[in-house]
Amino acid sequence: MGPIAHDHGCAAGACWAQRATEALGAAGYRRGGARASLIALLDEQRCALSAAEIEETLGAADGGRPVARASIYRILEELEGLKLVTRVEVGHGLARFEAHRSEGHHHHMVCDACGDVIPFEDPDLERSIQRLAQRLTFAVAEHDVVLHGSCAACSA
Amino acid sequence: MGPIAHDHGCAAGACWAQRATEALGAAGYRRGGARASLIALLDEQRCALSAAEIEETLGAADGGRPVARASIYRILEELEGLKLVTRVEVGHGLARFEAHRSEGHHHHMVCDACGDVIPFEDPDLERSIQRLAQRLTFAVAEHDVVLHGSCAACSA
DNA sequence: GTAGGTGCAAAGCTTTTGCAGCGGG
DNA sequence: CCCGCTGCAAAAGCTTTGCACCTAC
Repeated sequence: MGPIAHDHGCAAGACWAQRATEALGAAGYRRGGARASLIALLDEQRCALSAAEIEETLGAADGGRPVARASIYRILEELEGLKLVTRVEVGHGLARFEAHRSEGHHHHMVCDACGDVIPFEDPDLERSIQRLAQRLTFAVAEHDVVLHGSCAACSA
Repeated sequence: MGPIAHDHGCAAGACWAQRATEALGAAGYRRGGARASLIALLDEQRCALSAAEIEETLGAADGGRPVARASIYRILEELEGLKLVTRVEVGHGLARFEAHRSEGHHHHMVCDACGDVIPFEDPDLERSIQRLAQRLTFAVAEHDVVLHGSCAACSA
């Protein structure tokens, strides 16, 4: 295990962006430019982005188009409701969002020194959580694991 | 495992409140009424409180005294820095705080329907995280596990 | 043409910061 | 008597909401 090398395995129609677009259509949403840009951006990310980063990146016009902050939050909320996007709370009132792909489920390490967010995956940990969930009377829909500490660079 | 029955095992001087007070003294802090009230309140809780809940409860004068919100946050920040208090991010910009006791380390389930927070502990999960931490180049100082879903009452 | 999507601006929320006064040591 | 702790009030930050306009269908 260790940091993920996701590499965006988007082979012909299997990519998350397409699934997301279809799911939105099925749910009765119309297509809109802002939404399409946001989905395209999320699809090409390897890890979670904050709302501010999304706004910034889309404004920089590298394949996207400027999208208002309000729209970003609204679209993310819709996507989260459809389980197409995962919200990651990284602390101090900051949330990050990322595409929820079927493969490559992972969690995050947050460097409290530089603020960097690093993804990792650990099947052993997932098994522990699943075993746990079965024993609970609580119905677990999502689970979030966040490791806080300092990254290799900041520890040096 | 399952929900914790912590029961506040505060036998003669072994309780968290005393450790906290001593640690503060050793760190060069003076004693203040607000801080003492806050520590006393945290000590008798079974699970994490939000800043608003703390302010409310202390204001209700059941053993405490009114403490300003600013003081609550400042004191919690000090305690967190001394690793006497753990901050739990439960989502949507809300943080909760609880006494960090040596025994009874646990995590939280958050009911997204009613907002209730329920503690649980799972040695198996802890082992997974510890094994994981050893394999990483990232220096893990804290870990947070939050299960989202709906509690028994809300699922019914 | 109509229902929904988007942008702009303003409000809401928790949390943080500044400053003056009280209180512990 | 001094330094730090407290409270009050204002500011900061992220997120949400209201409203008017535009667009997909």
